[in-house]
Amino acid sequence: MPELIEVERYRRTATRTIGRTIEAIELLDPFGLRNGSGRTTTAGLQAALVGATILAARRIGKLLLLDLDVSGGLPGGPPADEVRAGSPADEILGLRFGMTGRLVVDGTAEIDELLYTSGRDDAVWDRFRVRFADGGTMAVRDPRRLGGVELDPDVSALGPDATAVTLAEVRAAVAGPARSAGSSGSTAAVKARIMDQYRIAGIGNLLADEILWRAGIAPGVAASSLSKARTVRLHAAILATVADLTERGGSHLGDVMEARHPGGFCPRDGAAMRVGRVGGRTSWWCPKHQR
DNA sequence: ATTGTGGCCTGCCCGC
DNA sequence: TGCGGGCAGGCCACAA
Repeated sequence: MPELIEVERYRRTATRTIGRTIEAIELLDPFGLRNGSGRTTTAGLQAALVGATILAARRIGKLLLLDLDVSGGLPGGPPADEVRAGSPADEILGLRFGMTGRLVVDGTAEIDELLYTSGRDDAVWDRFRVRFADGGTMAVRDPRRLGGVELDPDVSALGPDATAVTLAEVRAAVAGPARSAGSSGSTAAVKARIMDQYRIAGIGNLLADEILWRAGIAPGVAASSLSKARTVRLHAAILATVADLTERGGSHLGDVMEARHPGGFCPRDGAAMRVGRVGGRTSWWCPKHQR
């Protein structure tokens, strides 16, 4: 399913839309209209997007952000820093992909093999589509309709992206309530903490299991109880896992994936894998080397 | 306030 | 063979 690795691939796909002007939009399904900004309605999307030109494709965690220029100044328009002081974009379109969403540009989907969704690739699952003036299209194709679209999504609370998270940030994410330095720390499971998008952005269930498996940390361990040394290992595992699985091409290509089923054995030491719900998600871990 | 839980959504797989 | 229950998890609303 789309975790940050997949969404990063979508972002690269989305760069093919840079410089192109939106001629029309189709909301084929009243799905996932998030309305934090109060403007994400069918009419609001029409007003904001039609006539706009895509300036850039960014990503924070699992959220894809398209910066839009509504002045019609591209290409050859004013430099980005002149468009508006402090913000390069007049408008920002946020796209979320839930579990089963893909981005389709000019009819070509990322050929990612997404887990937990259909192997078919059918345009009937296009929930939101943009038609460009040059005749091309961009669509969010999402069988399960767990994704969504939002104008100007609030990204202020999102944590640092997992691709470049620092040790200090990981320590802060696991060390307890963010605001009270002197607090005794929380009882939350370490897995819940690293999957909390407001603490670290981009890690989903499969990445989390792989990261903890590599770090030798059981998912249910209280985050605040992690020693400094184990936190260092966790941080290293986050960076290494994200980089490694990005190279392999998907969140589902981790080493522990093969053992993530009933009767599975740890690929590292052969122990019978354990399964349980941690952080509200099905979790698999090795009882022998994950403590 | 922080943490946990349930539900949404739908394709697919398994067992009867 | 067909059918239905359970499952998958990102995200959010809600409860405690």
